[in-house]
Amino acid sequence: MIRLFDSLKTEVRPLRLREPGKVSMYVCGPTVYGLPHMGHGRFTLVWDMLRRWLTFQGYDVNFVSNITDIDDKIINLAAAQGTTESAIADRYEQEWWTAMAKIGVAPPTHSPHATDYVAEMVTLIEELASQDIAYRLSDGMYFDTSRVADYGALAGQPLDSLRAGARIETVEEKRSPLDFALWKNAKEGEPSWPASFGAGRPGWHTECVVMSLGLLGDGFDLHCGGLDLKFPHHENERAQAVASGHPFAQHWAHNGFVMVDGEKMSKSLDNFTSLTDLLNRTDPRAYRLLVLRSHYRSPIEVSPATIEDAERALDRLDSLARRFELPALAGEEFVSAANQPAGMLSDRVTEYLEDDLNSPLAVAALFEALSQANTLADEGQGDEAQNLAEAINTLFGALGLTLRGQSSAIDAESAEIVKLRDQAREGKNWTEADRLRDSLVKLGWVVEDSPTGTVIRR
RNA sequence: GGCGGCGUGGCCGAGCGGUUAGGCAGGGGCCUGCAAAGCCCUCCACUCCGGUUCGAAUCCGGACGCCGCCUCCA
Repeated sequence: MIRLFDSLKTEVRPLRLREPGKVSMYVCGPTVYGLPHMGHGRFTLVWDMLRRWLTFQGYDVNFVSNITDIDDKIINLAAAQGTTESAIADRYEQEWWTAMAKIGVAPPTHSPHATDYVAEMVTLIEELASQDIAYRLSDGMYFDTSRVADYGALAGQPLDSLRAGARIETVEEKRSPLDFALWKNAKEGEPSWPASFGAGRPGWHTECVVMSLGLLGDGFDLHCGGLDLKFPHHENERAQAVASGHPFAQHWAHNGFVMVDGEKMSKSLDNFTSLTDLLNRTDPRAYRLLVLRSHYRSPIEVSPATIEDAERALDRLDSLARRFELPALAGEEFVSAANQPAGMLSDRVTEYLEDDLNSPLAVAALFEALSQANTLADEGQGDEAQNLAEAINTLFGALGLTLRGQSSAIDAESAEIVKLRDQAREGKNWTEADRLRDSLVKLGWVVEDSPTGTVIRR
């Protein structure tokens, strides 16, 4: 079984499964109040890779990732635009799924919406309140963090230092500055749900704990998310589960940040890049390759240069697919366990990935194999080369990266020019042949001469 | 202030005591009417100063620089 760094135990350890052969994993999804950004792209790609790999290994993966469709930011945006919260949430959820499809992230097994689980959230808060773990203040319900013995375990810091660092509180009557809102009382004109402790809406931390436990059950296997969610979001999810007597995630995994010019990408620094925009401008596979080529816990530098680098590397992969006529795999489809190739390459890739998801080493091994396959083919060992190329294709496919050997359909006009150019070349009329090549290039084709004549592709 | 992480060749990015990481770019070659694409080969490293060791990018100590979390955040 794969070994992963566990943020709670701060060590790499095997992922243990509640049920043999079945993986239950939860990934904190987006709050839909804007276009997805590069950070969203990274976390979805990283956990999609893990999910695909586990599926490829024959595990039955129950992958839950939520949509947070009620939140202060959604409310504020709706007010600013004079529209409803649900209109905002719907619109950006659409954008989200469009981007996910484009980048080849497979849809979750379940993608719960926070607003569909409010009743369960109310029940949880009532339960906590009955034990005085949740308490009421003027603006809502709060969680008493002192009631969880190991609160701060995920943060990896002593409680004192967390308390010392806490900013000036707006709600001064909280029992501790660390206590967090479970429920926010309804305000004029804002969406709200009824509750015994007063109409209002749930706090973010309560949403995720209810949805994850609700769909995956007590003691599910793995909880994933961006490093910035570790504290306080994940800490607070865990606190609520522990306090209400539910064993929570047995393993925690966090991915690193997207960096721009050496700094964490964030809206406040105005170095924010929209994923939607990137996917419209570049080959969507480039970002996946970029993510695969760095370790999931390391920061990655995203810039036009690193994306272009990946696009060129992709060219080489595609040319392998062309040379060996490999089928296009992956996309929204999984490469199934039944297709696992035998051999040393597969063993190496497996070994690397099982060691805390070392995809950079796995990709390096695949590129080495690419050279090897080409060399074998050059030396006339066609069958061996073909087998190796197919293994490379399958293994990249298992990680969600599709190799594309097929060129796009050729229109009648271009086909005619190709025909004319081949005639010109046959007659050794190089001037005319070059002129026709130029016109094909202007139409956006890459023009190559082959033993059978002009070959064009895009 | 507290806690944690990082500093690798032109760029990205692995590495966890001894072996070529890998990719992109650069250089050379093959192929080609010329190209393009592709293939093959190849130059270029480990922030600095001490220490441990037969041997350190890798371990220890120190210096400098950078980043993150502690606050909404993937």
